Amino acid sequence: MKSKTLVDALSQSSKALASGDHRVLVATDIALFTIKDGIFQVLLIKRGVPPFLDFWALPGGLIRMDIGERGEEPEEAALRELKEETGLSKDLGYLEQLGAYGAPNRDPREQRVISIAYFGIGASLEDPEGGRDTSHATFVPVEEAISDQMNLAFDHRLILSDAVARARAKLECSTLATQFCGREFTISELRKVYETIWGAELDAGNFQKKVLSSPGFIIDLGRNADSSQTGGRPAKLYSAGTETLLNSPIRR
Amino acid sequence: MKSKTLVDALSQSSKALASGDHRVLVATDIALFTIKDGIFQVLLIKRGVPPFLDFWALPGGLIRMDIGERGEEPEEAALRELKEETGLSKDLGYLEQLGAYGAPNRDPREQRVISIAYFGIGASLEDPEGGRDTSHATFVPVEEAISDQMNLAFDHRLILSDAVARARAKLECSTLATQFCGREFTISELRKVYETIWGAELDAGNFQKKVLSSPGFIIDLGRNADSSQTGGRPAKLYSAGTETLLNSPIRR
DNA sequence: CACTTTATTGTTACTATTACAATATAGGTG
DNA sequence: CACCTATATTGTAATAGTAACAATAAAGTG
Repeated sequence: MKSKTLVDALSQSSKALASGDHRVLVATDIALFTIKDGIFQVLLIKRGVPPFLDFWALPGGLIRMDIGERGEEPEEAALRELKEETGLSKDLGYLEQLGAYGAPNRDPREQRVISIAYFGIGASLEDPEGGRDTSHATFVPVEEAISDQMNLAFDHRLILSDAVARARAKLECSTLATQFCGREFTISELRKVYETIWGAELDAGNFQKKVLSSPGFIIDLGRNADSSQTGGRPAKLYSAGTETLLNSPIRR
Repeated sequence: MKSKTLVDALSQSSKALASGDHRVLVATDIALFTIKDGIFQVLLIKRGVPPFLDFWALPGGLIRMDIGERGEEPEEAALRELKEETGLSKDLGYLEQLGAYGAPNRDPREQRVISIAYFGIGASLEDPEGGRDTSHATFVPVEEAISDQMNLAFDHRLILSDAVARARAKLECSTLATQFCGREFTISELRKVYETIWGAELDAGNFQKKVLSSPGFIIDLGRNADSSQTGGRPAKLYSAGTETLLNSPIRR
C-alpha cells in the first residue's frame, strides 16, 4: 500500500514535469589548457559539420542518455567527447566545472541546447588527432584563440574568455600552476608557468622564497635536475604538494 | 541555392542531435541569503508535493520552453520561480551562477533533471509568503539549514554548502558584503556582516582603516546615522561603491 | 682556470598588518 | 551643566610581509 502511494506520486509528478515538454539538450564543452613551446595554449577543434562548419570550437558534445542507468554524468560526457574528438585519453591534471551556458540563442538549430562548460589543465600532452566528425584538433595559443581573427562557434569565445579569466585568477590563490608542470619540475619551471599565463615577469628570488614558504605547495625531491646545455647551477627538483589553496596569494 | 544548402544542413544536424532523444529537463535553484536579526539566513520552502513531500528545498523550478521566442533565459527562470514560490519580487542586490548540478540520480523521478544553481543576496527583504504548490517559504539560519536535523530535498544540501562556501570566500576578495546592507549603512554594520557570516570577531579599528583605504569599496555620504538609543558617537553613513573586486583582501 | 649561465640566498628599504591605546561625539543622569 | 556610558574613529608602536636588487653557489664551456 505504501509502495503504491509512492508510485502514484512519482508518476503524477513526472507527468506534471513533462507536461508541455520543456526538455532540452544538454551538452558539455571543455577549455583544455596547456603550456606548449612556452606558450599558453588551448585545445580547439575545427568543425567538420554544420552549424558553424569550418569554425573553431571547444571540444564537447551532448550528454548521452543511453550510457549508464540514467544517462551520463556531465563530467564523464565531457571527458568522453574530449577523447572522441581529439584522441586525448591521458589523465588530465585538473578538471573543474566553469558553469552552465544557456542563452536561448546560443545554438542556432531548432532544438535548444544548454552547455555545461569545464575548465581543464593538461601537462605535456601528446599532440591531438582529429576524430569522428571533426576534421582537425590542435592546440592554439590563447592570445590567438580569443582574438577577433579566430572564428569561434556558438558562444565559445565567451566560454573561453571566462575560462582564461578563471585560470589567471586561480593561479593567484591556489597551487593550480603545478598542474601545468610535469610530475617533477624545478621552481624556475613553475615560475615560467606564472609568467607565461600572466604575461608578466616575476622576480626569481622573491618567487623562490614565496613558494618555499607556502606550506604544501611543493615537495622537495632531494634531487637535482639535469643541467642545461648552456651551463648554470642545476635546479632542485620538486613535485606538487598536497595543498590546493594558498594561505597568502602570489601577487601578479 | 545557398540558402537551401544552409537549411538542409540545419535540418540534418538537428535530426542528428535529436536521434536517440538525449533531451532532459533543466531546472534552476536559488540559494538566496540575507542577514535577519543578526543571523546569516537562507530562504527555503517546504515542499507541498512529491517527491520529497514536506522536505525543505531551495526555491526553484523548471526552465520553461513556452516563454519567449526560444524558451527562458536560465536566470530569468530562477527569478520567476523565486517570485512564484516565495512572493519575493524586490530586486535582489546580487545574483550569480553557482554552477550546474547534473548527477544522474539527483532527482528520483523517471525523467532526468539537471539543475542550474544560483547564489543570491538580498538586503532587508520582506518576509516571504508561501505560493502555488508550496506550503511554506521562510528564512532559515544557515547553520540550521545545513545541519543534519534539516531534511533537504534532492541534492540541495550539496548546493547550499557550495553556496555558503562561495559566499564566505567572496567576502574576502570582493565588495560583496555591501549587498547584505541596506542602501545606506555604517562601517560597523558592514563589519557585523563579516562577523556574522564568518562567525568571527574583527577588530573595529583595523576594519575601519582597511575598508576606508580600499578605493571604490564604500562612498562617504557626508551624513551621520541616527545615534543609538544607548548613546555613543554617531557613525557616518556610507553607500556601496562601484568597485566589485578588492585589491587587497579582508583577512578572516 | 677564467668565464658564462642559471639557481639560490642575503640585504635593506618599504609597506601592510596587528594589537591595543587614545580620542571624539553622541545620549542619559543627577 | 558636569559626568558617565557607549559607540565610532583615529593614533601608535611592534611586527610581519613584500619588493628591489645585490651577492653567492654550482654547474658547463673553452
